[in-house]
Amino acid sequence: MTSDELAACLQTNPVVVRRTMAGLREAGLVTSGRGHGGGWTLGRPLEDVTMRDIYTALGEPMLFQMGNVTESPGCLVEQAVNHALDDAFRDAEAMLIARLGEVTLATLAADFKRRFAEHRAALKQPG
Amino acid sequence: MTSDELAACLQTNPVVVRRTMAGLREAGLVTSGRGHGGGWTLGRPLEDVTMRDIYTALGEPMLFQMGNVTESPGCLVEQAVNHALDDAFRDAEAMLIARLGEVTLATLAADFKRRFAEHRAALKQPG
DNA sequence: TTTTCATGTAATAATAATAGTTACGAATAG
DNA sequence: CTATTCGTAACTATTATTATTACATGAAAA
Repeated sequence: MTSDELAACLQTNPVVVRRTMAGLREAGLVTSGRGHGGGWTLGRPLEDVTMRDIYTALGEPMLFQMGNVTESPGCLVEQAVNHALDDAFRDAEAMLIARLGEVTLATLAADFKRRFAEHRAALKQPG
Repeated sequence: MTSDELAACLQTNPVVVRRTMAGLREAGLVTSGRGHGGGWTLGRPLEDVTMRDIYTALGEPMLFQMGNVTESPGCLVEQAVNHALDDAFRDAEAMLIARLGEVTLATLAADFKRRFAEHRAALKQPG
């Protein structure tokens, strides 16, 4: 698919698509081609790409809203709070990331397929 | 302490302090008084206030950066992704909140006291 | 009772983070 | 050579958060 097509599907801008996909390309999850017949192609089979791969490819963005805002705060209260909560956040993050590793694009594709079939069946119903 | 004093400590604006503290007051974690000698007071002993109490008092703000942006998306792909990750997020959130419940203000106060003593000792060192 | 101090709150402004847009260069197939 | 299509920089727009201003309300002290 081209960036324009993807942008239409995602209801966003082609440049935004390229920016995001760039990360996935660098990680080898997709490939891109220019010119006629160009666009984006999967770089690996669906079974071999997990949500974790994507998370990593996108630069491991913060998962939590409340990261430690200040890395090494001078404020002793802030230090105490950070110290008390650091482990909890680290553990929760590790758990989430592990779960991301269990979901492949194949998982999603299968679920999508099921939903799509349901969707079509519903449209055929009278009414 | 008054909102002005707290704002100075937190390097923010008194009105911002009042806005935030309002939530804590409604939950009974603090009390406020107007006029002469007014300001903010703890509503309970330090041992009886957990980070979870505060989280709740502040309206249980989103802990994750990626909530399900659309509640019931029409997009079937989005539905599949949400379905695959909902449990993971819910579990991680439950775990975090449980941990918040284990940390009391007394915990933080004790740690702060230790850090403060260290801080003062460091200042007394030659150099 | 008047003055002073403090919170309560609405309305507005400023800031920062994110997303979207424009523009143009580079590569590629026909 | 031309029509595409990505790559990317620069800029604009939008949104969410935070900060500020302004003023009303309440309470203690003079």
